[in-house]
Amino acid sequence: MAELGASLARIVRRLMKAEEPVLRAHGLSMWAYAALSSLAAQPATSQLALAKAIGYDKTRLIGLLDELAQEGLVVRERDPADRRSHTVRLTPDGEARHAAARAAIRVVEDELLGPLSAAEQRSFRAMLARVAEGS
Amino acid sequence: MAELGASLARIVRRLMKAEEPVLRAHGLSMWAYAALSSLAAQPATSQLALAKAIGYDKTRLIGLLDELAQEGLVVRERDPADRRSHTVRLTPDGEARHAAARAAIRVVEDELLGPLSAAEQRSFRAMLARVAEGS
DNA sequence: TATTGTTATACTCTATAACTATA
DNA sequence: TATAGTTATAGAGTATAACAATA
Repeated sequence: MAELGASLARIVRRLMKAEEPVLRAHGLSMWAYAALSSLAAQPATSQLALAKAIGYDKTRLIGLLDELAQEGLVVRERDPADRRSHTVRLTPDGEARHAAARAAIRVVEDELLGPLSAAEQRSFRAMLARVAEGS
Repeated sequence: MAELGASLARIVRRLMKAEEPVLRAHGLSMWAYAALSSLAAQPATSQLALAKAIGYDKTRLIGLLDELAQEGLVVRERDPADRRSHTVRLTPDGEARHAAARAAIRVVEDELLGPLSAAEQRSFRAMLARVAEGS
């Protein structure tokens, strides 16, 4: 059987190359999209939690959130319970931007999985999610 | 269904994190292992071909091959038919180093796929290879 | 003392352009 | 003129350490 790592690396490269221009057309970087996606699923209780959720460095997340906040896509608010923490959530504009990008990305994803039948795609996505969760 | 890109990114990060120390124990970087793996499957007719095969930049491949050649793992020879080209192939030492690393990497891969049953693992690996080939 | 957010710094990785030798 | 290999340089991405505010 082929190298797992080599196959994964090739797929990720292809996917990123295909997604990058699509996201750019929506005014988003790859990491910006990752952050919006995570926040769309659930608001972050802290920037640290968000960084961990998307696998990004906490120090680089700051500049990213600065830009997203300036564009009015997210809002940071101090947590009254722990004034060191900032909660982060999407604005309505942020939700709309994410939804539009998500639809476009889904098209790219489906194209990537083109070699698989519809049933295989469902099976593949499910197994991929399980492996990603590690459970 | 979960984000394809997010799942893939998480898996690749986990895999690289787990593989890196294993490869280092065998005296190899990730890219060195990728090069050896490709050469183990088939010698390269040129450095450009090798770079393309593993998705690496041709200008960075040079330094990598310099190191691998100095360690006696690969040999570069001018192609008599086109003296601009260098063929690249593994030495017996290179084959041995790759085989040892491959066995250790396989263990890490199987651990990553632990959430899947044996039958699912075979199915997943097969589908992954098909998607990677894009056919 | 430990943690969140932040800034600054250094380092690695990557992309680009230019050079040589061959074709 | 174009291509394989090479080198050098600039840029982007990343990691590390240190700081202020809060716990």
